[in-house]
Amino acid sequence: MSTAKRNTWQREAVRKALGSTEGFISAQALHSSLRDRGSSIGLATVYRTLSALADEGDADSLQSPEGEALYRACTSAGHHHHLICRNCGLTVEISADEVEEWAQGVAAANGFTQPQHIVDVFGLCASCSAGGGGAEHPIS
Amino acid sequence: MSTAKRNTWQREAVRKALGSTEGFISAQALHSSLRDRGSSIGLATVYRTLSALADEGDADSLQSPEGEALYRACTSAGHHHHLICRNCGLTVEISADEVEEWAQGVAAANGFTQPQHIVDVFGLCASCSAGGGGAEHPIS
DNA sequence: ACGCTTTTGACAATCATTATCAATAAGGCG
DNA sequence: CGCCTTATTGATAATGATTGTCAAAAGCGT
Ligand SMILES: [Zn+2]
Ligand SMILES: [Zn+2]
Ligand SMILES: [Zn+2]
Ligand SMILES: [Zn+2]
Repeated sequence: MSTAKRNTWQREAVRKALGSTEGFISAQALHSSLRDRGSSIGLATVYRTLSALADEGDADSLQSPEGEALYRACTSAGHHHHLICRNCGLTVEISADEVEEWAQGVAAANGFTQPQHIVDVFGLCASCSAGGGGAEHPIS
Repeated sequence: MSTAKRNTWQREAVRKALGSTEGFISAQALHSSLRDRGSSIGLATVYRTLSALADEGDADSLQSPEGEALYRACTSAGHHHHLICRNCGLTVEISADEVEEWAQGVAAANGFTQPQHIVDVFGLCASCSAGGGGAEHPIS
């Protein structure tokens, strides 16, 4: 009786749009995308919904090197990380037990408890690399 | 003859201020700190200088979870990462060849080039863990 | 000291994100 | 089905960090 979530077409629109997006996308870009498709959804709502989805664990979020918040529909339930093309946004989910253990270990070795970690790799995907840097088709 | 860097008291002021700071600090905060100490340095200059220092490898930078850029005087010369107490801000520099190789490897394995990576571990340091979470004194 | 360039700094301009708050619409209920 | 309560929306203003502008103020080699 506390969190009475209501079903709105806006929430569904964001879910669907996020789900049909390859790779990470910013709130701004997702809003533009929805508007282009004829939706009249508001920007603030997109921000709110994405934030909510992230909190509920239905979306992944990370900060781009430029400080923008990016979101992605979360497919694999468990904990994982990402390899992201900084040109076209192509994203590969990667699991790395190796890194998980390392993070745990280094935290413990220094007396730290409740360790969390941020691990993301950015680069240029094969296609974008092959383009010789020529084919510029920015994220989203 | 290309990069003719000049020595200005502003650059030195930022260097010194950054060096005498424990843990990470934002450009805004560093500017305030300098102003409080009587310096007349401009905000834009602090931003420029910090950015330059980071580029030169004389400072570390990372994005706080809130999306703010934080800087820290870099003691160990090479590439490294950080273990940060999310309660008191205590920071430990950590090197992790293991992770470096993993990042390179996973990028290469997926056809990605020019890999960059973000790797940071947040947790509670020994003191803050021992305090039972009582002593709350947020970062910076 | 001179002159060419870099650097500075006050201020405006951007840009992403959040806060407002009146208007809207979901859901429960009779 | 209508009504009422309340979560949600969205246009817009506000915020806050960062960057751009550009004339004035230093570096530095001569
Ligand atoms: Zn790509
Ligand atoms: Zn992990
Ligand atoms: Zn601590
Ligand atoms: Zn590294």
